[in-house]
Amino acid sequence: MDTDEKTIPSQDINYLLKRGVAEIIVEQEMTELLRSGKRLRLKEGFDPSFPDIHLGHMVTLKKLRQFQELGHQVILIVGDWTAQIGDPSGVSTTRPMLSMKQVQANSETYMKQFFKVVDRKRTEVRWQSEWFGKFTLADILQLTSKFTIAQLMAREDFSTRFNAGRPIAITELLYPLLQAYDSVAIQADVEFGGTDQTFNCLMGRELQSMGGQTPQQVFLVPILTGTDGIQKMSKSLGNYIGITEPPNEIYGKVMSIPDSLILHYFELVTDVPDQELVEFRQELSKETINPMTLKKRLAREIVTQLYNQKAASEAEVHFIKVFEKRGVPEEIPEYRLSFSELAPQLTEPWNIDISRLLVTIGLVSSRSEANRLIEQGAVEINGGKIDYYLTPVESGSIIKVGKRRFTKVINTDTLIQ
RNA sequence: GGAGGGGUGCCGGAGUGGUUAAUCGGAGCAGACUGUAAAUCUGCCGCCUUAAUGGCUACGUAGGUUCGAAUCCUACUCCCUCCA
Repeated sequence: MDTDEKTIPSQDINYLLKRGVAEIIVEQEMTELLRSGKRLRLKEGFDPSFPDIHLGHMVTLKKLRQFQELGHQVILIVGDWTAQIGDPSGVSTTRPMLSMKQVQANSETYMKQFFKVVDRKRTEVRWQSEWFGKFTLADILQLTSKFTIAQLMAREDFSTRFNAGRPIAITELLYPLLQAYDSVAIQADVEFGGTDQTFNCLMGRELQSMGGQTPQQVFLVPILTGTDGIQKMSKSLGNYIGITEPPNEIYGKVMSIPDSLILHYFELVTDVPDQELVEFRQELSKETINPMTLKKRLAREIVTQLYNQKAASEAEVHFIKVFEKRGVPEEIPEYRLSFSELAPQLTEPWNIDISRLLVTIGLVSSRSEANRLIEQGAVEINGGKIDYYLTPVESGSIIKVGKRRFTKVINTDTLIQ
């Protein structure tokens, strides 16, 4: 190896290319590219229809960050054109065009989150409209003429749907082509994505080589399983952990994942060394450790990453207090209201209509739901279960619904008196 | 252009004149258990009102038939398949 090249310790490369990585196409070339000392252009795109980032996205973002720390450049592509199509999945078909304003706003939201992990200084933001905005029919014909239906049918999603007689919109077929063209437009060296992006990324390689560019490397990370332990993490499935959620939320949600996911999460979203992960695996299989203990560590690691160590410790204290010991959190949202308005009879002590109270303070969405919860013994006031719909409530009482919803109610009537 | 099939609650999917707010499964919520894990058991799972009761709105949309319709008729609309 030449000495004047920027040398990277081999263990670093190993960590970079192995930890939390599903597949690299072509791995050998990727390794050589890294050793060449070239400043790589790393492509990452996003759909401005869904501006929120969750832990599943973190896997890629962490990788981008690691590459940046070796001096490479991230090119973030705002998918303002592909967003109108929606990545083919059989569920999402063509979506209504977002207004320019909406795209702008969403992109800002996205980037705010994106740069919590990725280094802004080593990132170049590009919009698809820079190149697709001036596309003509001639350009489209030229682009589409380069591919065949057979090539597109190689994508499992397409062939499955085609064979099942389910519809495939023509625009959906275009999606991979547009994404591929992005790689050409920005001259990507490496494209990042989850394994579900394999096909699209490979199309990029095709198109690049047709145009005489060196085909990009494709860096694929595993898809993170959601908190339900079954489906991939996604906002629409509601099984996600958003990276901007408050520390207590994140900590709690991590604690709620199935045990079977512990190592999966450690590997993909933390930097806990591989050696330790091996130990964890052994301890878990030998049952020499309570999985919960490891999960707490996991939750701490994740909160620390997204906030800091202090926030992590506080979240843990909160968790133990509220959930393990079934206590009351330190900070409870307060709601000020007039008790007398919720009391059918205007006599002290106020016999409050509890279901109405719950709706008013926003703990439940309808009175019907409130009544159900009361019947099921899910409502407590100052630690005592409520089983009657009209109950006296004192100002400053803590209302608890279910396991984790708390609100302190303050009577504004007494404040006035 | 022709033929056929279909639009039911968050999702899947029954139901083809009345006891159907609508079988069942999944998701979700709550209770028990517990480690906010899994598994299990139980209950709930449109809205409003009530101590229990009751009322209103709902099965693509709009009308119609009927004592009574998600279920029958008409028009409209959307989706899918096949043939060309």
